[in-house]
Amino acid sequence: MKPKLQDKRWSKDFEKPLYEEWKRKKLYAFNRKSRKPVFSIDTPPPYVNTPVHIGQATTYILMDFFARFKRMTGNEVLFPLGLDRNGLPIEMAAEKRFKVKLTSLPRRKAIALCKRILEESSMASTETFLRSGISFNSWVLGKLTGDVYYTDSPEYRALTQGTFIDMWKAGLIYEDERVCNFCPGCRTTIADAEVEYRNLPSTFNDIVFRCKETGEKIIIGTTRPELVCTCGMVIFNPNDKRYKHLEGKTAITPVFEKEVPIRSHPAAEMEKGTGIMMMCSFGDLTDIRFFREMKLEPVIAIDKSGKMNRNAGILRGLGIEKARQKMIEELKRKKLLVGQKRVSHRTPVCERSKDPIEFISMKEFYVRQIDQKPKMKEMAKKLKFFSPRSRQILIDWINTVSIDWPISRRRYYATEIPLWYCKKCGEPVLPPKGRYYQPWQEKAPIKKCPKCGGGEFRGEERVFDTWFDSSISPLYILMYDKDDDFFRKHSPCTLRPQGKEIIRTWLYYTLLKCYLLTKKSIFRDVWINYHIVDERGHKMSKSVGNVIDPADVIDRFGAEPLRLWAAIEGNLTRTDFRCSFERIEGAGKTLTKLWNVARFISMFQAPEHKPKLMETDTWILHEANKLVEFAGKCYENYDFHNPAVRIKHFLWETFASHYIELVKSRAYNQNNKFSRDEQDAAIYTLNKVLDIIMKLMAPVIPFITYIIYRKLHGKDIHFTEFPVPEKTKKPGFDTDTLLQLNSRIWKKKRGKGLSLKSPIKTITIPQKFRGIEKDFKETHNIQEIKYS
RNA sequence: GGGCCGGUGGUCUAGUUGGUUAGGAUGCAACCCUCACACGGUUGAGAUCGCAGGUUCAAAUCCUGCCCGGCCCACCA
Repeated sequence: MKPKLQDKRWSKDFEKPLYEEWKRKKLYAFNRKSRKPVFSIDTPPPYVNTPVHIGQATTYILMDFFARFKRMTGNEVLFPLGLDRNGLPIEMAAEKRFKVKLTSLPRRKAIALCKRILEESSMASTETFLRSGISFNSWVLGKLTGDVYYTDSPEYRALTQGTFIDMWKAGLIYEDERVCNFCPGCRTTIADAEVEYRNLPSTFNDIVFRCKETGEKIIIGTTRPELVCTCGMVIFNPNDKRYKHLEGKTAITPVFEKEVPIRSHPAAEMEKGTGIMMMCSFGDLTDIRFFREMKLEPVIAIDKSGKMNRNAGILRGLGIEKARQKMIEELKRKKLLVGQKRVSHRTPVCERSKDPIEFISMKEFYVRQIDQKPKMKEMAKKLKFFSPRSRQILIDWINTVSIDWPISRRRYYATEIPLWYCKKCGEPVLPPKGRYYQPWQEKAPIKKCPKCGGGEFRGEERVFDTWFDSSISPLYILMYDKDDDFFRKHSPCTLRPQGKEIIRTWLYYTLLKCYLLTKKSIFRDVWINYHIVDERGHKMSKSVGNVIDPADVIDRFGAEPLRLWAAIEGNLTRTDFRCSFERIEGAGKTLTKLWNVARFISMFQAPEHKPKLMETDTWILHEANKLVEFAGKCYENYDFHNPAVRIKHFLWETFASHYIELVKSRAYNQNNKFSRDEQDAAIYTLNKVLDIIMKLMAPVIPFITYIIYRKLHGKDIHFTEFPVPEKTKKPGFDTDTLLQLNSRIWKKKRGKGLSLKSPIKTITIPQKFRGIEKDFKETHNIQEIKYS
């Protein structure tokens, strides 16, 4: 008897022809004409120019489980691949690669360099997804539903601009001059969501102020001496007896000799520094609040280029660092610096460039988000979160939102703000929706200003925050503003899968913006993943050098062990998990097991009709059916972990070790001890259970299940129906007792050094096993069975 | 400082509506090439379930405090 599966084991080399075939035949393309319900997945577009990392690959693999499962349960799955090509990361890469500051180049030149970076960025990440067996709708850039899309394509940018135009008209956007987070490195305003904190070394300087009334010295500690020129007040804690007598008096700042009031205020802590502090505009966010609270007039000393301006007197024209040095020298010269101490200072930095941010007053566009906080919270509560506890991260963030969303940026490689201004009266002019505009190099869409009749216009030069682009991904994939019928029918998007670290950005902004535009929640489900960390539990990062490239893992072990590992290792919606090659490799053993079980079964010719089953057969079918029920329920809730663990266990410990052993002789039937029907019943059941296992596992391990199923049935398993629970007869015995009974007999024979085939004269077993007597007798070579 | 999460054999992990000899995987040791599979099988060693209290007939599981790790937020002259 020759098995239909000839190879002795599964090999990772079997994968390549398969994914190439799937890609070539466009098997998973989205069919717009399908009558099936649409299950849409708004996948996170990774940056094209950064290699995929193992955590990212793992999350796409998990999304692929969902997509494949949904396809097998009668859904038309919208699962497009998007690639993010906008914004600072691209510009940073260009600056690094060409060793230039883009801000010092003409705009066209800067954009050209970014384009070159994008051209050079290989399709390495896409290749990794392909090799991982991800069933994206398409692998080619296109305009059809489900095609690969770029966030910098004219279509995508046109939609971004279209949403701006709509929001502008709805009065949701306004321009205002106020203090913003400003990154001197990127030379642009950034949102609170783009700020992160770093511990940076800094120097704490004790400098001398003087009291005008008493002439006494006041020693004040500061890390920002260059801001003395903006000092608006000197404060100490109301309970601080040391300074009580200064209340209401006047301090004279060093070097600048400006008079400022001295007050008590709880913001000053007695234990910190000298207990008395200068309040400047603006060293950090508390300063901003303080100036507002005290109704002080801020002094702006840093300009848009990150340099000190004329308010800084002798420091004028210097960058922050240089200005600080110069100020310290000046203080030293005047003997007004009485102490210095190195400290580590938690500093707000730009999440992209890592430059310390400054607070500078600038005119920017804002999206009204403060008004929406109650609505956002309500939406957050209604969304289905997987796991539910991730909801809190979003709610916490909504609670901390304290200013409107600044959306304009002073950069180049991003979507342009579609506006022109009348040169005569300044009236802003909005173009009609429908195409992509570049106002800085394009003529205004109208000839005459509607307000003053002027004929000359200036194009807006600023661009959008990249989150203003990214926050429309579900609108884009659902053909918003392109095919209203499709959008209406298939919105909300079924699933947003994403990392926990971008809840405050991607998820929040998407919900906000889509709500502002459609007045509805754009998602039904939100699936939040934690992280894959390195073997020691540390976050992977380029600078630490512990990043694992999934391509290497696939080279070594293939995609299937990686995929199975991703399912078995843990529940990524609840906890981080560690990446270990050893364990990924270990997952491969289950593939071998499955392969060999299938290889064994493939030796027999499956019967054409369902034969009458014996009790051993109904028992295993009953067990398999429990698995079907469990898996189906869990998969619906995006839980592949628990079923995968259970299916794997069932495969090894129940099906292979016990059922197969029990019916082996019946399937071979070499001595014709069984009837043809009985033999067929075994073969039928072996095939049936194998099919169930394979279909349950097909979303997880698509390659091996595809090959086996095709060899056995000549069909593509991924286009078969996912098993549904069937009515099965409950066997007269329970599984554990049977397993124990078999094991005890095998153990006893081994203990006596006997072969497992050695005969047993008589044995007494419980009555309930009467139904499987024939198989049981053959398996253990028993001459006589007695029942108790 | 506030919040959230986690701390279970060497390693990773399940179990946390209180009652199991605390399950599995991996690793380790020993034996076995039994005709689907040595990427297999069998057996075995290995856990005071972070620490200290408390509630209870009974605690990995509930309560309190503490320690350690991670993440988020706020703040630091």
